[in-house]
Amino acid sequence: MSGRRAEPTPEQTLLADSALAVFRLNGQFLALAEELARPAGLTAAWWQVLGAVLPTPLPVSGIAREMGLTRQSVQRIADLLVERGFAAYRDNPAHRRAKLVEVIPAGLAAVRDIAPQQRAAARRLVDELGERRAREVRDALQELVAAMERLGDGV
Amino acid sequence: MSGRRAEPTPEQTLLADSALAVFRLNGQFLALAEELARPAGLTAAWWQVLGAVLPTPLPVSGIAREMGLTRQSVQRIADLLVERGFAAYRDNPAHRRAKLVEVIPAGLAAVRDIAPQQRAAARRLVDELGERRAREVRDALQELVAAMERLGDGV
DNA sequence: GCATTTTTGACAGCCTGTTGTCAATACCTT
DNA sequence: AAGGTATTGACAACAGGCTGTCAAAAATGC
Repeated sequence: MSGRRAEPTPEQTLLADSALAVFRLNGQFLALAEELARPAGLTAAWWQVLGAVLPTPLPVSGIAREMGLTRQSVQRIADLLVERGFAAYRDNPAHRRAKLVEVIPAGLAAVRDIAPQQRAAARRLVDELGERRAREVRDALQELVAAMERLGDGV
Repeated sequence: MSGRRAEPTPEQTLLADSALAVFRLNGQFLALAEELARPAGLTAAWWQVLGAVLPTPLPVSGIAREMGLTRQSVQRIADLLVERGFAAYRDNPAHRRAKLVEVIPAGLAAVRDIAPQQRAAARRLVDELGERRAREVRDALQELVAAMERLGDGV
């Protein structure tokens, strides 16, 4: 044996530090989203699902794929959104079972109510980092998502 | 009114894109951690808590602060770790109620069992991004954590 | 030194994600 | 056209985060 204490490799530390940062960021962004969404009567998850079908109606499984979640979680949120009158199921010409989730006026209004505070928060964050750096950080996040995806494919 | 469609500001889009990337990353890292921890009989959360007290025993509330979680969530995991024989509560000379969570041999062994696979995964991710870029991405994550923290303070 | 405030653990309940299973529907290959 | 495969929704169970509340212990301020 080489010693009592296993020395972590630099890569191992880098992965661990990145993972811890991501878990923290998840908590921070979630808290921010929750805070922004609450006044409009939404939760972060509801807002996110509404946002996904804002441009165009999608079936539950399609939303799940787009957001990288399981269809079951999205299904539960979608049912709630419909129940609370923020969205509606619409018949899907291409699939009898997979109805389309569509934002209806109340849902659109809720999302619009959030916008001003969202803009303000965005402004504050960008100011905190600087315009250029903020874009670089976003690019880094997206690059990491892509890299992790390629890793998963290999498995 | 200026138009039927509210145009999002560039900052707003940047924030939204970053948030979506973070939520995705959270899922990806969580899945990876779960996959690495399972063979050792741990979950991602258990592994994370064990990792926090590996260098030095801490009370539950201290672990929570260090990880940016609530003490209640950590408490539940800590109780499970003790129940399953991975950790133990030790009297805290500085506080009668706040016992210290300490890793015991079985917990140390579990963490050590994970290390080889963790090293391999770290190697693959770093190779995917390149050594230099991987460090830059980690730095960006940590910078964003700090920026979000400053934002929260302002509220 | 004592009263007030803060921290901490314990308990309960909720939200959102996961997996697993089943039947119905769509898709694909032959 | 038919049969096997993949996708989808429904339902159930579970994991891990959150908040809220209470009492005990510690820290603080006068």
